[in-house]
Amino acid sequence: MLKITRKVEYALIAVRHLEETSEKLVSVNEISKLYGIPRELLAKTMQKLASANIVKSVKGPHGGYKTTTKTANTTLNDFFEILEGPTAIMDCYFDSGCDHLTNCNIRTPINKINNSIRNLFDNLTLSDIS
Amino acid sequence: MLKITRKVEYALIAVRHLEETSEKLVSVNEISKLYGIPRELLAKTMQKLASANIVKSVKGPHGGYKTTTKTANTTLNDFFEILEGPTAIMDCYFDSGCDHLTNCNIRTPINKINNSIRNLFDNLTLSDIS
DNA sequence: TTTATATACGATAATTTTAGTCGTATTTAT
DNA sequence: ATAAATACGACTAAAATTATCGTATATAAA
Repeated sequence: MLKITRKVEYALIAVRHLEETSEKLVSVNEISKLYGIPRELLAKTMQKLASANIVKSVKGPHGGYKTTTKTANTTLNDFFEILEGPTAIMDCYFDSGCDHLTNCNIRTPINKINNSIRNLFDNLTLSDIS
Repeated sequence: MLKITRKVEYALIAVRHLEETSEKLVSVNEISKLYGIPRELLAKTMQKLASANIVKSVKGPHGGYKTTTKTANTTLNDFFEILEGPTAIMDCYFDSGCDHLTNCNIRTPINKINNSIRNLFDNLTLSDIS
């Protein structure tokens, strides 16, 4: 529990690689071979980061991805939410209502935990954890 | 991602219920009916909490569970770890080694995130989130 | 202007993890 | 004795995650 997904793991690996080779375009193929990551999965992940301007994409031969001015000061919360949706330890507040019979007695605790975690990730940037 | 499991959800519900009916013994049957929780699953969960003295168990007819002096000031980190093992956003530091080809470039970031989360949960008790 | 390389994106299959069930043993109040 | 409750391990079912596949689009270079 409280695990990140492979998508996020792969995204972190890729972004850190791009930061190390700053400016230079690096293709998904290159990164996937270097770290042993499934290419198609990494590709989709990078596409999401690109459409949020966390990285810049360039098509065609010798294309690939590189960092943007936004990359380093992206918060972990934004990074995670771009890839996986809202940061919350339970889905109940985003999907349907509570499915417990009578009233839910953990609304307050769950909300407090969610807020604490969001607050933590809102105040940590990618460069903070490097 | 970053979700808690049902076991933890059910445990939170049960503990909060016990806190509301302090001192009185409440059976798993009662709680499972009240909140629509699978009995056997809740039972196992309570057994773990009991063996860690987060709650007290009493066998036999009219038996059940009740809070202990420890209950309210149990940290979220202890609560989670009793039920689900070490708090970490990836398994790699507890199980086998890194399975990426060359060197893992996210050790530092992952460690920093893990430490931040553990620090957060070490400083929040069950009563803090009530 | 054709070809090769790369991103973009949706659908589907495989795998893994989580959730839930079942059976049996043990304790204990009545 | 019996019935009600916890204790615990093995197994099954369901859900979520992970990975793959197919096709489209853009573009550099021969």
